[in-house]
Amino acid sequence: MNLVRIHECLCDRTRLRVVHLLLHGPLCVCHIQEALGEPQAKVSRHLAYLRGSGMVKTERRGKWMIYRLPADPPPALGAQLACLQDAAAEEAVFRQDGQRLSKLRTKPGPDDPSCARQARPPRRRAATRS
Amino acid sequence: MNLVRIHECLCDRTRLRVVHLLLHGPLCVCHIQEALGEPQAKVSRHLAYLRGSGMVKTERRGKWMIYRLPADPPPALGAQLACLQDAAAEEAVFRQDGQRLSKLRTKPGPDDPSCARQARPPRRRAATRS
DNA sequence: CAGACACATTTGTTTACGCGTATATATCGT
DNA sequence: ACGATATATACGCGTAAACAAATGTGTCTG
Repeated sequence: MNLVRIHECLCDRTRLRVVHLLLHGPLCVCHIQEALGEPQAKVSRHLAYLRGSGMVKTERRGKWMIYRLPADPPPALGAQLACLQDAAAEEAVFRQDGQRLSKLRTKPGPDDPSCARQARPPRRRAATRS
Repeated sequence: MNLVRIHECLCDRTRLRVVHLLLHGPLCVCHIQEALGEPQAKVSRHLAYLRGSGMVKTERRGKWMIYRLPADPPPALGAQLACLQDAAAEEAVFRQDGQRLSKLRTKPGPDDPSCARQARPPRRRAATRS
């Protein structure tokens, strides 16, 4: 996890938004997805990127995959995250993401929000020719 | 100069090294070039990138072009640069760049180091056929 | 076991990036 | 005006990144 790697993680708008969200605490993919309003595949790809770079850790929790920032990050990363924390407050996108996240957190009852995902379109079987 | 832009500037190894050097103060291109040991065109291209992003300012000083970090950077950038200052101390590349820079600063006498550049190879005129 | 849900990965395509090489531009000294 | 120095830019190329769409995988529920 060197400096270049850190900045590579943060130089994409989607990834930057994801990391910023994770500053609020661990999240499952569907919450991230809804807070960002981005398609599932896109979010998942960027999460994979972040995981591969050691920027985030994962833990399976039943059906859900929980993403979190490393509990005890190396100093360079820690400083960077603190810096992001501050700087993000000044751009509207991040504030909005935070607000959408808050609403998600308050909406469902106990723990299983069932996440209100949209169903997948029916799988088209191979060339159903008449 | 938003957050994404800042990180785009820093997500390349060469640019990161350049910005780190500029934390030591304003520099002409040839000093940057020598401290990094990178080819001229490469350095120049990355400097153009940084200038286009508002990450550095330029000022012509006779034959030389002086690059500097903005005197009064916006808060997000200021914080980022401070963060870089600290983090760079932990990676060997940056320490070495700093050392090479120090040697350059002490070497020449007053102001015009004449920069010890290598001459360009003789320009080959169009098809000198005998 | 089937089906729904949550998430990951593959595929194909497009675009952006970084590089070396070569050349252009600007400034200065003579 | 000429040549040297200092820096910038254009060109062509290879590669990596980002995306949408489709499909795969793991887990839970009935």
